[in-house]
Amino acid sequence: MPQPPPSGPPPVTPEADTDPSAIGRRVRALRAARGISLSALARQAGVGKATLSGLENGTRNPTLETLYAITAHLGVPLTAVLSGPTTGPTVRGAAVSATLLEVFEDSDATYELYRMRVAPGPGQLSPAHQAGVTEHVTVFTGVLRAGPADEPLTAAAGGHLRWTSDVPHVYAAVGDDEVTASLLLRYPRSKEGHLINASRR
Amino acid sequence: MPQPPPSGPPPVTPEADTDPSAIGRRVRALRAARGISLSALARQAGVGKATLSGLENGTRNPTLETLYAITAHLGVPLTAVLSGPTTGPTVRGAAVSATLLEVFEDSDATYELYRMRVAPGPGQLSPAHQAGVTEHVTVFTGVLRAGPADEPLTAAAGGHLRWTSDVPHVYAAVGDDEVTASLLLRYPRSKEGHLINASRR
DNA sequence: CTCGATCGTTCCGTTTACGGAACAGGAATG
DNA sequence: CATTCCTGTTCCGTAAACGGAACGATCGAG
Repeated sequence: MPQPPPSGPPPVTPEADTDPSAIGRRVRALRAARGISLSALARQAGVGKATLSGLENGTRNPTLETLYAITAHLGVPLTAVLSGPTTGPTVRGAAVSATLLEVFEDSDATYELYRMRVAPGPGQLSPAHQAGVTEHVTVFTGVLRAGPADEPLTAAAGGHLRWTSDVPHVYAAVGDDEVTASLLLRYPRSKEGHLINASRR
Repeated sequence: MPQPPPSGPPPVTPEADTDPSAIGRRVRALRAARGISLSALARQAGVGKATLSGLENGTRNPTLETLYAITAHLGVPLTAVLSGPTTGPTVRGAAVSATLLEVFEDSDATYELYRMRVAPGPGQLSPAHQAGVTEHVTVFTGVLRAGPADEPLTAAAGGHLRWTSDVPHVYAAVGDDEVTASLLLRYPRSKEGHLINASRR
């Protein structure tokens, strides 16, 4: 399974460049593609020409606000100038590879939605997560056996599995076909609610 | 400070936020999900505690470098803390908005994975799809009533619904909270072949 | 209770990203 | 030719993001 989150060494996304010069090149390319001058874009986006020039040349480490003002005016999402379009770390294990599609948080929990593939073969064992974490899997293709190591569940295409993953758990493809599925990890909000310190100050 | 986008008024993405407080909340949620303290994350990511504290509280406008150092150590892409990696097409109805995250094809069916939001209120009725289409919903937050119009099902956070949507079906949030969920549509490869039989393949 | 460790916030000096202005080069106009 | 407008870069004072240190609060151990 993905060992993305929990405590880790550098789980690391090798790619994901925030390399300023790469970002600068993309911004410049986008601007050139639209035939807008640096001066014009700076003026319209409400940033200084010096800022935009430095950004495009990679000699600055822009602020989110600045970068957003520019990309918004280019009509592209911020992600368009951050590493490739294929942003999103893919974590791999012996049998499982998972790509983080989206992170979602609300008042009760944080959710991470992955696209998961399980290769046929011996399967993979993942260590326990912290208490209260639950996993939800919807199988698209193939047959998946997954769940607590001592009591795995099985689902075929269209099926759905759910378990509490605070114990070691397994993923394995049943049969010779690769399994594709969506994986939703739910991390309950840390119970120690000293967030209540909302006392104004 | 730059005003976001005077141009292309984004009709959608009501919260195309680089809103610093929203980013701060997401970072804090991700950190909490991993059970790491602010001090520890700051130390590991090589940023000052003051920086991380201010970032999480929305009182700072971080540079890319800072934000990347933090998200990298959380094991998530930068996009995870920005409003959305989801630049995909969004479909809207009276109560439901859904963003297409990914499309999968295999020999038996085509799958479309959506992130769905259902606003509180009267709900929404959708017409029947073609024969054999099934819908799978995993609820993240709120309580959802959905399914065939004459026989809807109900699920709360963490719950899962599945039905065959070749009849008119409904979506409605139960209670006053917006529902967020993932929606998987499965379109079986047309057996009735009113298009397919044109040429075998 | 006292002590020590760690939590998250706030204070503060340093660094740097910011926008405005000044600058050199190029293209179009008279 | 000079003039004018534009381009993109560089200079510079100001605002603010940065990391380190100090702070009060909280928790666990003795």
